[in-house]
Amino acid sequence: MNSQGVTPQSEDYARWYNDVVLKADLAEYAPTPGCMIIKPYGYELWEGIQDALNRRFKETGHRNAYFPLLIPMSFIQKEADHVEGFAPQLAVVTHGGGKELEEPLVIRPTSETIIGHSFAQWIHSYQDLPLLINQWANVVRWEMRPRLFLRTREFLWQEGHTAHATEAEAIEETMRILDIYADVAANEAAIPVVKGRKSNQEKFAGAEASYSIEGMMGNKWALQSGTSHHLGQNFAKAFEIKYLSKENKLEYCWTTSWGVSTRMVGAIIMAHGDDKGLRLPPRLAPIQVVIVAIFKNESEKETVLAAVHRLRDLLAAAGVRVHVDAREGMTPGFKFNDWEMRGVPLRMEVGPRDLAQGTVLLSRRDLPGKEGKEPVPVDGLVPVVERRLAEIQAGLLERATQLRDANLHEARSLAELGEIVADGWALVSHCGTAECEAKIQEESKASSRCFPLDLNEEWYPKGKTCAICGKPAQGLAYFARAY
RNA sequence: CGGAGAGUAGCGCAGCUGGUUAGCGCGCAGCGUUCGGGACGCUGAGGUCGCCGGUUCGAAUCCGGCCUCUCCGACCA
Repeated sequence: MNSQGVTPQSEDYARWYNDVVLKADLAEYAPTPGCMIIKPYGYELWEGIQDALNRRFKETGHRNAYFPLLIPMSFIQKEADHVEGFAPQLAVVTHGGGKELEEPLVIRPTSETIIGHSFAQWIHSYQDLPLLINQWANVVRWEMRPRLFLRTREFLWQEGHTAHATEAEAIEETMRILDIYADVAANEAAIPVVKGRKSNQEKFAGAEASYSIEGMMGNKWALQSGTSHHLGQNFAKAFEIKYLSKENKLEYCWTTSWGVSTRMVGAIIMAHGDDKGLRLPPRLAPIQVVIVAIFKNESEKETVLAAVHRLRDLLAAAGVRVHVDAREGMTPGFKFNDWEMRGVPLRMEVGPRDLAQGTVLLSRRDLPGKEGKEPVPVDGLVPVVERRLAEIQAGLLERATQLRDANLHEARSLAELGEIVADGWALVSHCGTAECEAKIQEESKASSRCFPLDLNEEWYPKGKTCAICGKPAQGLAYFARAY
């Protein structure tokens, strides 16, 4: 990373990503190994995601609650697959108050167990169902290879946990949440994700079925950006989550869990960013409009700043997130680059020249050079700004959708799959077995992303076989390089 | 945890076949000139040379161990 600009994507995509995170001031490395410090600008972006999700969760009847960070070791061990899946990643507290603990405490890698314990106490009757709980929390997983926002040992997320009377209701909930995730991705983050079912190998430890949203990043790699799990009665049985039915019969509940993490910030960076830095979707951008005040001397400064503050108040009153850059001692050109790095969707240049004409100069982050610039009369500015923000939001989604659709290709053999995943996603008729999946990964470095829901009307379609091994196909699956 | 690379000022780096007081560029502070696409001059602040140990009259420099970061694998939101 040089002092100005970032490593070009074409030169080294991974470096580009790191450069952008650091130079756009989203986060930095922490002194704690594998951990990151989320800086205010990055955290504000996360808050935007939180708001978008929270609103939808509450609209669908979920309530927020909070459970302990520390979980008794014995809890983790109650669900067999769950232990097996998470044991290697656990951070364990063995001492407290200067003494060795009777029972080690696990720092939660996820909270199915401790929440399941509470659910067992909270639920007695069918009238207590469905129970729809979400928590905003940090979790710890001892990852081997951390990457800013994409995989850190501690990360922030929301984890929803619900209990239902019937399997059908639990599945409905799992899908409802998957739809919410896809909606937030597309309509807030401007990332057109693929909704699909995870293979048996990729599913959550302890789930009956896992579903995910998969986004395509700028380098055509896939990023799992949210997951929704149908847990069947696995955790209900492990934690005795039972209810009395109308018929006075004691039944196990059906539960779900689902999560979106700060990884979504990484998705936004990689789905939209370019060689000038971040490009933020207006709906999530902490700053939607930055006003760069341009002046040469004291008298110009006075008139320009007065006008700038008036414009700021006007936009703020209309609900636009606006920031004034009146820093002195740096040239406008420097500031332009600076705000472009930070991905602010709209820049407004206001100087003596504009004021004389009764206009301001709007510049769009998503359109390069002159194409994205237009003088706009101060009268009637607000509706134009609102329209441009909406256009940028739509434009980013449109561009990301084109990128995705142009890079989805059907593969009829392992060789074809290998060629496709070098620069795209391969759709393949697939058996879904561990052996076949491992073989594909070995040959192509691509992993099974999901069986897309919209392309799999039925599972195990008659007569269809796996394009790789010839066994009966479970359905059509996407394979791609992934983070 | 396997393979590769790297840790010297906030960032990017030089110095490394041992030898005064550890440099350069950017950034930072002050002053002045600038200001519509990454300005310039002067002055200045800023360092346990990743950590521990060893060799030596003397270690950023040589040796050993450890830690951390980046990239590629295995693992994952």
